[in-house]
Amino acid sequence: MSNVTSPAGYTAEDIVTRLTNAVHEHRVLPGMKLSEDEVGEVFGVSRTLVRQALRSMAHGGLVSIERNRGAFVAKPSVKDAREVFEARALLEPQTARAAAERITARDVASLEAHIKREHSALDAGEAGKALKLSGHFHVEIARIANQRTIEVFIRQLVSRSSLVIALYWRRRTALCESHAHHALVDAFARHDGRAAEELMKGHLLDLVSQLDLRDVPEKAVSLRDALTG
Amino acid sequence: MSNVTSPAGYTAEDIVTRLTNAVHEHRVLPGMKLSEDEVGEVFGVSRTLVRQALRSMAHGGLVSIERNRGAFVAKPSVKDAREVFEARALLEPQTARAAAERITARDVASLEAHIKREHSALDAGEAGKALKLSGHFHVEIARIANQRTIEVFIRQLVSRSSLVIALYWRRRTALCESHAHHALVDAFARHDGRAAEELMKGHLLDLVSQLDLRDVPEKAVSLRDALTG
DNA sequence: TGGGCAGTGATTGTATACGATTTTGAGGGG
DNA sequence: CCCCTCAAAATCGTATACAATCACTGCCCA
Repeated sequence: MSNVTSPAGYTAEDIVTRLTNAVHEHRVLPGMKLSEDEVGEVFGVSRTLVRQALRSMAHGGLVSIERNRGAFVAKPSVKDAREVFEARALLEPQTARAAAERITARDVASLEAHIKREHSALDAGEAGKALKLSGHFHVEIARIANQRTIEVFIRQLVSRSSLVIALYWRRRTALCESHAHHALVDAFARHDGRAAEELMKGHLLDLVSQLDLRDVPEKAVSLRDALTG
Repeated sequence: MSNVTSPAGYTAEDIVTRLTNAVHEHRVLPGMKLSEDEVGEVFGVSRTLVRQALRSMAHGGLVSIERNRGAFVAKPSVKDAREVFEARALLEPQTARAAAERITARDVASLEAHIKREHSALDAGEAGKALKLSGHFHVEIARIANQRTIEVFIRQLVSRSSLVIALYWRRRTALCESHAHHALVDAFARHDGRAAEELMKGHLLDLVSQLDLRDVPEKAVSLRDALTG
């Protein structure tokens, strides 16, 4: 069962994980082509598994597949970006409240450790990794709320948020959200559901306010995009 | 299955559509095995496309894939069922409100025609088709609200609701929801967002209240399920 | 000189083949 | 009579091969 398979090969899900991490850490950027042959060569597997992985990620909205043209890292439009955060605004505040009511001491410690890792990454200058962890914090809350269905949705939305941030973030400097996350954990520790709900609502509004979602033409990553987009 | 497959062939998405319809209309039931060879033979395509289709449906939660064992129509647990309706309760009321504020006369007419089709199906004794249409009504609202992201989520949730209904519905008699849908359309026509939101909230509670979600052991569709589930 | 057009290379779409895992059923032993 | 073991059959997992489509280059012609 423990598929350590270092020698032999990756499974499709491994590829999804690796690619997803790369996107979350902004090592591969929206619009980038994900050639089946190329990805397959990187991981040492045939195109069969790569195709599975890419289609899987397409369902999560992280890549977009164009028939006979291939897979690309998704490039959410301004409208997509707004929708993502509108959906998060519907799901996450109440989920945070539920989490506050159910959270255990162990979970609180886990979240604190999570924030610590965010800080470490930031201090180490690994902004991408910090961003990834920061997103996963939100997924953890859904897990703690014991809502698997919503957790999957939030995971998707956080994923796409990473793309949105890559495209529309205003400043290149740090995303000093750790303060907001700290405040949330405090509310959780007090089992203060209402506070958690309000904090999450404000946190999401904060995030959106730091985006530049004016209806300007999108940054083209290639000439093709400029002409066909 | 009357599958006189047109000459050329189906695409993977066609297969998804056909299978999904079959599930929504309760012609294939939770737990049923979906053998790759069998499905492929029915549609006249190779296993390649069938696998694509099944994996696609798995992402939507409509089928579950067990490694080396195959694909089965998903069989949501009681907890899954609760989660589905809790997620719907977070998403749909506000979406209904947004729809009420944006809806056009053409959309109103479309929804009314939709309800009419529901009635026709019921009158014709096609309960499955009526159920499918009834679910799609909720998806249409998200479309009218101009929220694609949420629309996809609601589509998934409605899908799974169909499975939940197949497993946990109390009475075998008609799902007389058309009244609730009528009231919603009325609110939409008046652009009364608050009323629409409240009606939707109540409608969802109504639906849940008609389910039997006590923590009884699930009906086993096979011996294996009884022993491994 | 600029645009249309055909040929060529590259990439994806689909089917088939082979290997791995699971399931099933029969036979022998307790 | 039940259970255990083992082999055969069925089913899924992955790789490879071939077909279809697209992108690009170079040529020809207006």
